[in-house]
Amino acid sequence: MQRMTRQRIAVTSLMESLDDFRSAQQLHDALRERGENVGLATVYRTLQSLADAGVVDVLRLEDENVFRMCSRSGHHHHLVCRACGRTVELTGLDVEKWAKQIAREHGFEEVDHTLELFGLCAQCAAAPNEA
Amino acid sequence: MQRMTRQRIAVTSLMESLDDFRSAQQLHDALRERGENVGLATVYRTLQSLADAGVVDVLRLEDENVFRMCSRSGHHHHLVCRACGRTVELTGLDVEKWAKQIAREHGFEEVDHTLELFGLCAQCAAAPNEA
DNA sequence: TTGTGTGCAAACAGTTTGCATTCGT
DNA sequence: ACGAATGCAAACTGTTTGCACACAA
Repeated sequence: MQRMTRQRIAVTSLMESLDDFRSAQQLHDALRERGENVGLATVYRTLQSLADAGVVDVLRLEDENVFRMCSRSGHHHHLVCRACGRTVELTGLDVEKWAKQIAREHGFEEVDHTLELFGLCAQCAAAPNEA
Repeated sequence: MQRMTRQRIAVTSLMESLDDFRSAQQLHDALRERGENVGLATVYRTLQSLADAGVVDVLRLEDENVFRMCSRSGHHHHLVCRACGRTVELTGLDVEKWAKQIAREHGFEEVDHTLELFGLCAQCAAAPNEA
């Protein structure tokens, strides 16, 4: 129940060649440059299904969502460079336990949380105006 | 440079009477019910300026932003009930220090972060289908 | 008076969706 | 052949903005 269409392959393959977060529109443009014509709506639909399947990670930015192939299975967090987008997947953080603890103290259950770190990576901090 | 107009007073006063997060549109409706006619655009503009001033807190939800008067000055986090919106302001979390530490380990600087906890408050967990 | 604040409606951006068509299986 | 996937364009949603007018200072 998941057909391997030209478009789906193109999107997946593109994502695998990238290692930082990109918006649906950026991916759409990148595909066009590669000569692969895929409708924007299809890019959205594909990303959606990949995200649902847990194959890609979604980062909700201020005004748009960005996506990235993720290797880690399960819950994890990110450290993202706000200049170049370089991303580090953080693991082994005991945020879950800690969050559950705090929540319980306030009588809350079924705790969930969002946590993302943003900053300037060494490279961008050193050369503010380069790629 | 910050005029006290009827509208600004209405919005501020309304916010002060509430203790959980509301969207701009909800606030707009509430004002109308109170008989206070304030344009939606004005509500947005007012919330914007209050947020800039650090008087209200903004919580970026999936699809919309919600606002709330905040007493705490400075950076803090929230524990929000996803059923009723009840909110607890968390303080004394050493997230900042911790985040900076993690980031530094990866060569990142000027670290910033987002962290919010969501769950079901005692009341909502007990009575799933009430107010 | 003066220019910030307001209201309205139009503009916007990102995302979603309806529907006829294409194409994997 | 059958129904899921696509493309296009139109619809949607929350939010922003241009502009003429109102009003706090």
